[in-house]
Amino acid sequence: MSQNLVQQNNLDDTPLSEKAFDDTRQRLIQAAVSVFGSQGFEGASTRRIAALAGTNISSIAYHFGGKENLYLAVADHIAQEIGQKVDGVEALLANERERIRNGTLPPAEAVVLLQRLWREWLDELLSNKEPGYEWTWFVIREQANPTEAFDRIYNASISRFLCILAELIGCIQQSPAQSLTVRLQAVLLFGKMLSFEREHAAVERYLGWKTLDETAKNTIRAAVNEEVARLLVRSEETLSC
Amino acid sequence: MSQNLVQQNNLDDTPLSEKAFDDTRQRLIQAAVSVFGSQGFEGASTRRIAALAGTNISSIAYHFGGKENLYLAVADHIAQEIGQKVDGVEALLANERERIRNGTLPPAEAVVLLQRLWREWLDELLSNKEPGYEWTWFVIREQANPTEAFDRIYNASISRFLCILAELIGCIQQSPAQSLTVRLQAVLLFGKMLSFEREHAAVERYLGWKTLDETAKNTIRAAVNEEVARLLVRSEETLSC
DNA sequence: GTCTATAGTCGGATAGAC
DNA sequence: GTCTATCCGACTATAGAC
Repeated sequence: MSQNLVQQNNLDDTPLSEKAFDDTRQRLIQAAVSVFGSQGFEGASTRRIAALAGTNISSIAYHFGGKENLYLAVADHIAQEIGQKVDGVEALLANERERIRNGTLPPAEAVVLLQRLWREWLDELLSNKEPGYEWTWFVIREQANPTEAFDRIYNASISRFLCILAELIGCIQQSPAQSLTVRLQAVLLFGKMLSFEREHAAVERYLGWKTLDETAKNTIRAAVNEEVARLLVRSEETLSC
Repeated sequence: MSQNLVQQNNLDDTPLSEKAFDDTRQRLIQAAVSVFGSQGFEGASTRRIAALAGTNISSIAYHFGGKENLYLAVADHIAQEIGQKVDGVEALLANERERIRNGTLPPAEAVVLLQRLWREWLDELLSNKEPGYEWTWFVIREQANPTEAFDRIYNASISRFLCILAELIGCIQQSPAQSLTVRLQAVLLFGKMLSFEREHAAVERYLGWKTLDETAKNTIRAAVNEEVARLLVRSEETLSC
């Protein structure tokens, strides 16, 4: 579809305010993340998105050229957002970058790094009262039912993240980061990180948590830490067939 | 909504064939599982469902009273299906029922049971070329965005399953099945079991699997077995803050 | 740039023939 | 019980006023 007027710079903090043209644009994307995330592409209506953004339906056509392109613009926006997250992770790991890549980082240290990494991720998810983290829903939907949007997000950011996870797991398990088992575990780990979002409903019903209070959050944090620590266990074969 | 003509017996193998009246009904439900699962409630159109079922749109109104009630009927159908699965699991565990409930089953044995349980679940998911297991998508969607359908499925079957999982994990970790950590792990474990379905897209892209061949399946099976075996590790605290 | 008005499409429900 | 025909509402997109 006509892609000409879609891609543009949207640095988060535009130092030049008063510029109304991509202010509306930002509000539309913001609203679209939320509505597309909760309703899916078909379920979301441009009317709703425009209303939430406090603007008119036709501005969607003006700024993006239609619902479909708005959807893709949202994907690019999310890709950027995850990309910044991954940048943060890389900064966190900067000191050990070489040893991680070589696989010479001792397992115990790698575990601590991975725990810290996940801990930060988790804390952001757990505090998602306000907008900004509804993108997880969008990603989850795309993961289940991939469209071009998934490819954009995946290629731009998730792939990088998975590489880092694989390298860390490789250090922990003393296996090459390229090995199939390690990479599979990286994908599954990423899936788990997203799952906390998706599984709220089940968790609430089964554990009787209306909302996540501090006790609940600490229980989850502890479970996550254990999960990571367990990666240290590398049983050669665990037969059961 | 008018619920009068919805609930009815639909034992899977109706010994009396030739009865066309709930044959159409079955085909409609079958088709609806597939279309609702892949498209979501809003995305699914009754026209499509009817076409896939090889019948007419208006038969949906006739048999179920509308799209919404068809959706709920699908939920009940899925609840029954999972319920049968759980029956199977309980049969599998029948011999050790008492020891599991008491928590006196030795961890190593509990691990083997849980591995076998998951293995069977997994093999069904991994062989889902044909219809019948598209219900996982339906459940995943409902888990992410719960409606009344989720409550029906949850109350009728998932809750039972989670109890069993919690009891087994309790045995493995020598903790009471009612403890918060154990129950949380049970929920997360169930989430992982469903996730294999959802994460196909990501797995395919990252691991370069177009489709799951035998190598891929064995890698996944091994990863799952390890995952279960790791539950044995019960580190008191794995500090990282 | 943002709005109103409207065209054109599609989906769910229903009436009525058979 | 199943089909055809039709109504009505909701949606996307677009033209044009300002």
